[in-house]
Amino acid sequence: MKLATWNVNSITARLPHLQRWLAGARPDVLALQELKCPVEKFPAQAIAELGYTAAVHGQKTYNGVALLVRAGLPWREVARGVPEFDDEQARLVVAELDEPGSEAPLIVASAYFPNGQAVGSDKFAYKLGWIDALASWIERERLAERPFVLMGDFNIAPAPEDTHPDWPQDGILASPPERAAFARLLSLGLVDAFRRFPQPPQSYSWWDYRQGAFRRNLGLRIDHILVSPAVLPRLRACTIDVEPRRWERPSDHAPVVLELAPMEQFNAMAQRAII
DNA sequence: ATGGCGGCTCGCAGCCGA
Repeated sequence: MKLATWNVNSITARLPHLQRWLAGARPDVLALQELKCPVEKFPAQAIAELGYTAAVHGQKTYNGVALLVRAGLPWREVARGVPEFDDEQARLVVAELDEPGSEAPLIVASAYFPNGQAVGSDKFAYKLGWIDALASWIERERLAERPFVLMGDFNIAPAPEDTHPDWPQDGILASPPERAAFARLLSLGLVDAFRRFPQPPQSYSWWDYRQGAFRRNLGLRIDHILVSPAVLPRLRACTIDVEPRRWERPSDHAPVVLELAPMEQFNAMAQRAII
């Protein structure tokens, strides 16, 4: 079982990259952010031809999220937008997957956290309010006590090692209130899958288009996959695939990929552990 | 300090992203 998240910065502009990357990586689930596309213009046909079905929460120009699910894997959409949070902006879509051999469904979410623009701005307040509503929903639904994977563009670099050395640690994407909001998600029991494995130093998932930031590796790690404890024993690897960032006319984000042991193998292991 | 790049739009300039 392979899951991934990718902020594509316009699904229309990035469709060739999406096709190329999906054909090579073949994840079972891909969470997309920044579609910048209303649902009616979502390229469902091209996605279907690649062997994927999709849950889409879109809007014109800005935001927009989707979950692509490999054809043959049964799923249903369970939320579009943060439940009980009044929001004009399309930033969350949630689905349940029925994995073969699994008793409980795997809940997967594609989230596009607000950017926040500048610390102290109106958009910053909206960002913190949005994350608060997300965390409250996770708490209410007790998602941390169920098999749950929250993936997306969090627009938060959780720790100093998640920013290049010159990035201001009190500025947007790294500020104490944003890191506290991220920490609240962890305090619910969710775990940053990337940090469960040894990683190369200065691993980032986003690089500014300007000033040759990618070439100089002046990036941030702001795209994340958080998993609930129920999923933890299945973790096999979590990596950032920087390859598509090298392609022509790339997204400014790279995909983050999570590999889980297949449920059958996990059941067999659990069986042996009991014996 | 600014803008730099790239995507978007009732588009040729301005907004937004991070």
